[in-house]
Order: sequence, then C-alpha cells, then structure tokens
Amino acid sequence: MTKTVWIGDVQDGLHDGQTVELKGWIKRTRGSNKMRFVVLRDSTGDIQCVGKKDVIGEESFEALKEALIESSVILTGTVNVDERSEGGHELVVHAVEIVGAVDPERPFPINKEALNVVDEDGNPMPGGSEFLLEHRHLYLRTSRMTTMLKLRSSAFGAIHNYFRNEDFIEYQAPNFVAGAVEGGSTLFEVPYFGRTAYLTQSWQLYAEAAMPALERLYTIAPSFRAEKSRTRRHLTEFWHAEMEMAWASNDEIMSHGEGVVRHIARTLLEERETELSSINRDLDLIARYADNPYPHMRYDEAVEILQGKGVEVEWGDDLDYSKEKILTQDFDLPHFLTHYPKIAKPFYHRVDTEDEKYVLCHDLLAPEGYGEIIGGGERTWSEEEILRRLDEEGTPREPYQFYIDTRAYGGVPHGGFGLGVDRVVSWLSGASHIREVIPFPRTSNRVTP
RNA sequence: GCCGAUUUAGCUUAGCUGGUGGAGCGUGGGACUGUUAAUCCCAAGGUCGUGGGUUCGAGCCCCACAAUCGGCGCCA
Repeated sequence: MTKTVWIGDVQDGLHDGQTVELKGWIKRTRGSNKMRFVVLRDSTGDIQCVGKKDVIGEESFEALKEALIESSVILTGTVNVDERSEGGHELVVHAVEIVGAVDPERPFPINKEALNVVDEDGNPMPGGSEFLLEHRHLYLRTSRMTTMLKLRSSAFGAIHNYFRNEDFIEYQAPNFVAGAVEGGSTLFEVPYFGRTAYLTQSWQLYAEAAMPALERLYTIAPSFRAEKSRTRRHLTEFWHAEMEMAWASNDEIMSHGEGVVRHIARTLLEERETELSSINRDLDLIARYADNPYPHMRYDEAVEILQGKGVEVEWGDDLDYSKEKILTQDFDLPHFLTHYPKIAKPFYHRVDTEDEKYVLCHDLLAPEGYGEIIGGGERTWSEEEILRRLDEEGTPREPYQFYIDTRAYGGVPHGGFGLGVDRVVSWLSGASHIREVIPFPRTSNRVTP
C-alpha cells in the first residue's frame, strides 16, 4: 500500500524510462475513441498520463473514460520524456485501477467556472465565493490552496527553527482563561461548569508567569478574538506566534521580531521557490524582505509624516489601518513603529523612563497594504507600577492577581511580541485575503464547514 | 457597531421600456488516433433567496426579512 513514487519526482526526471505506479487523483481528462489523456494529481504535482486503447485494452480504456474528475486511481506505466506534455514528462499507461470512483449523479462540484471569483472591482478573489467557502473541504485540494498550505507549513517550520536556534523554549499556555489581554468586548465567552470562561486572546500573560523559569520562551498557538471585523486581514481564530524574553529591552525584542520575519522569508525562498512562482509571486520582493534590515520610526515621526500628507491625525490617536495604509504605501520594506503614547496602549506596556508620555512598544507594519504583523514591547515589570497602571485604566486587579504575583517575586525587565502567522503568510504569498492561507477560516459570519 | 453591494439550473452568468427565462461549464448519449481548462453534434436540468404588495400580467417596480460578499472601526 505504501506509495513510493511521487509525481513531483517524476517531473524532476528521477524516473525517466522506468515503469512506475502512480497513485493520485484525476485533475482533468480528455481524449478520443482511441486514446485518453488523464492529468493525474498528487500532493507533489501534476502529470499527463496517456492511455492508448490498443495498449491497455477495451475494459481499462472504458474505465478511464468513465473516471470523473477527483476519482482516485492507480496508474501503472512507463515514464517518457515528452515535450507535448506539460512539465515535460508523461506516463504511458499499461494498467488502470480505479480506487475511489466519483458518481456521475454527483460529480465534483468545483469546476473551472466556480474558481474564477472576482470582487466588485473585478479583481480575483480566489476561494472567496459563498459556494467555495461552503465547499471549503473540497476546495482545499485545488492547486492554489494546496500551494498556500505548503507555504504555510514552511512558515510554521521557520518560526520553530528560528526560536529554537536562538535557545528559546517552546511553552504552552491554557486556551480557557478568566481574564482579557485586549479589550473585554472581543472575548469569546464559553460556559464552564456553571461559570464563564473565555477563549484566550493571547499567550502573553501566562508566558510572563513562566518567564522567571524559562527566561526565553515562545509558542505558536491559536488566539481567539470576537471582533466583527469584515476585512481581508482578520480572522476570529488566528495562529499567533509569541515570544517572551527576560532581561530584554524593546530594541532586543524588535531585533528578534525582525529576525523571525526575515527567516520566514528566507525559508520560503529556499523551500518554496516553485510554489511562490506558481502563484506569480515576485521572488525578488521576498528576497528583499529576507535580506534587508527593517527601518525603525517613532510614533511622533509617523504622525508628522501623516500630518504632512494632510491626514487628520492628532498626537495620542492610535494609528488605525487607514492611516497605516497611507504611511506604508511608500515603504518597500516592513517598518517598525515605536514609542506610542501611553494613553493609546494597555496597562502591561512599560512606560518609557526617559519620557513618561510614551510606552516602550513596537508594531511591525508590512508593506504592500498588509498592515500590522507584529505587536510587542517591554512589559511593566515592577509590582508598584503594574498596580498603578491597572488603577489608572480602571481595570480590576482581581483576574490579574497571578500576573501581579509574577512581579512581586523577583520582577525583572522583560518583554515580548506576538506575530500574526496567517498575516505573515498572507503577505509573503501575496494573497488577496487572509482566508486564502488557512484551511478552514473562521470569521464573524462563518464557522462552517 | 457603521456603510455599500449581491442573491436566476450543480457551478459561472445573460435577461432591454414589466408581456411565455437564454448561454457557457459540468453531467448523460454520440463522433473523433496526440489532446493541452481538447474539439464537434444531441439531450436532460429553472416554483428566478423567502414573505408580502402594485399590476390584466412581475426575474424586472415597491416593502419587509434572510443569507452571503466587500469596506470601516478594533487588532495579529
């Protein structure tokens, strides 16, 4: 049963002239009354297989003719180099075995018409129609989605590699929590044996509890936010790569943020050049993101630039996406934005001792209109200061008692960041919507399939 | 929470000033010896999102509702 021959290897010329057994799914078929062309697909690629009636016999020929798109088959034959076939290789079929036949009464519902989805302006929105979102479980096997899932896998691998190479320990926090990290209105409530629990919005607070134990820690885990955001950058369940580091300044934390993002870009170039090209992503662009240092800009500078462009923004305003977009439209690299006003950020951000109007934080803004991909900074680390900031905000102390305790017993300067993995993959792949890069996207209007 | 749009066959859609809803893909049947999302011929497949209204007559006009999509706020 084990599969030993992969279509990608056949197309790479590893089996020229050999007789091989190809297992896969039918992507397309066409032909005449004497020969059948079957484009066979597996997880590694596509190949044209040709079944000639006088070679395979009447019965197999009929079987091939009746095999509909997405039937699973095993085709045995000889690998020929043939320019007439896409990819340069072709299988001349000797034997046909239909494994899972598709019923003509209910053929594979996704056809070429269904895949050509455009938005109001006529731009392609792959997978964006209601039909394809309802048939997500079948859409996954189309070539674009397969490519996106491979890019995603490489990105996840790159994050693990980066942090492990930097001696970070992988650490898991609970997903059921009692308190909020961000604003309370974006929490998902979960009934919890007569009480109310929430789905976590971030690993951060629980990571800070482990900071004195592990000193350098990271995770990749889902975070949940009940935001009714209808944008191409938001999911209610997204994958969050977070790190926390003892004895670290805002600058040191940023250098790891830059490091991990550049490592993801580098890894995609090394592992997924073919896939990036197949979706027409400019490889030079990814190389630029991998090879160049990311500029830094203080909040005040950003506000000045925006005001210079005639944007209505006052000091103290948080920079929303519309402003980010204007700010980043001239950027050809991700930029760090630092030193936001204290009034724009929650209690756990550490105040800048050089000027108490600011907090020591950073956002990393991706170019090409993709927006914020990292948010992080130094944490308020003394017990006295965290209590003061909680009170200033009017945030109750009680749910955060464990968090306050971490400061009471040997608080040290520390910080960390959260990176939106789906957003990074979306940006680096050039996706038109974040749901393109996650298999079953969860948005405010959809939890199915 | 706010703003905009869409809903016609399994899918993608056309449908003019209100007068018996067309097509392509897919499916079924047929033709074809090298096709490239093959081509050619034929067939089946529609209570036009739901409910109400106007009208002699509604896919089209009006109202309500629903579902979905796009954008904003918020954020990763």
